[in-house]
Amino acid sequence: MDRRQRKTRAAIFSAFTRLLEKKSYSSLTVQDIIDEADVGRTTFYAHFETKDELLKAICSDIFEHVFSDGIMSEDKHDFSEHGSFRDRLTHILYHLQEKQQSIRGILSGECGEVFMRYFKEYLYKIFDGQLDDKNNIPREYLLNHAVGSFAETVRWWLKGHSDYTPEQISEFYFQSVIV
Amino acid sequence: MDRRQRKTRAAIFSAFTRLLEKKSYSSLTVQDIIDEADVGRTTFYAHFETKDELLKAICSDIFEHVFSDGIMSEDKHDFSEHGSFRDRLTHILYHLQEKQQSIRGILSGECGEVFMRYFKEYLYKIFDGQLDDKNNIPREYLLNHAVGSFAETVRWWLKGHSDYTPEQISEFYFQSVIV
DNA sequence: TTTTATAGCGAACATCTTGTTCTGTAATCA
DNA sequence: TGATTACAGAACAAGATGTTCGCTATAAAA
Repeated sequence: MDRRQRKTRAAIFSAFTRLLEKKSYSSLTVQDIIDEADVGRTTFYAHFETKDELLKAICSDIFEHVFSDGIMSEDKHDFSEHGSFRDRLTHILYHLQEKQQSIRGILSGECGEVFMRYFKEYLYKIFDGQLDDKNNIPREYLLNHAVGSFAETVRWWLKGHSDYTPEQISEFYFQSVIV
Repeated sequence: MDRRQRKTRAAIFSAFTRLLEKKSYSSLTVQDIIDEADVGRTTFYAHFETKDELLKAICSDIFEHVFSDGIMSEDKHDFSEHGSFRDRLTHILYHLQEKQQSIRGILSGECGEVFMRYFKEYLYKIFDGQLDDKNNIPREYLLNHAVGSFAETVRWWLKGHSDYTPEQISEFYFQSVIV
């Protein structure tokens, strides 16, 4: 990738997350973004088809970081790199914490929905092999419940309660839900 | 309220929910809505300032129905009308089921976020008096967890798994979460 | 029923946003 | 150095927004 492209992309990403802390996603125009990023109109559209695509690109960027390493392993008893399932979730929380600056703006507003949907897709893969069968509760329900409440926990944590440590958060989570 | 106003409002509501099953909220224009509802442009803006306000109005409408009666009582041991806490949640699920037609479109898409936020605000009030203190888990966390996972449960139920009965859903819920 | 008030219609409008196209310039990579 | 490609800037049409106007039709009050 050309250095100019990398710079432009970074400038747009940065401008976008900065703007999201001041204005709502829907009221944000492409004009606002290119003004803040100080790039030409043509340049923006050379990189992203629409504002929505830009949002998706940023989310992909974040999750590529958060779910890097061998974190996606589905083996229930794979203690090789990240230890237990709980350790793996804690590890994810650490990665989210690092990206908190970018995430906070995205999370507060309508576009939080997009972020959460992406996030849950990744979580589904991670949780899938981890659930024990419970009598009379459909596996599908359990999976949705575990993923949904973990995602909501993260949202709660990152917007307003980030004084808790990743370890504390996963402690709370595992005490509140039947996994 | 004038009968003409009621009719117009209903026509717009109906058109809006119908359109949301076909197109995404963000790609939906005021023009689309007034075409589908067959009302004049002026009329739309006489009723709603923006598309967002329309969405909020519909949500208010729905929740006014869902949380009607004495359902909002905060008394933990108020068995007067709806029985136990669990019965009260089941009752809410019944009301949601009745409005399912309108809700489904709203829930699938970006505007699901708006619906869920509203929904959770109501749920907070209902759950607030119901939680027992758990050692080492902040009450704030517990509340967010219980509300978040119930809301996610409802979303899961209404879009794609509505073959389960309200009783079954609250059964699943109470078996999965520590309330 | 008649009167009065007001909701709705349709057209026109200025304004803003979008997404595209063009030409010239400057940075990058080989 | 030379070929390539990203970017800037301006201009553009198409479409959406939100408001204004005068006129009609409907509803509520007398």
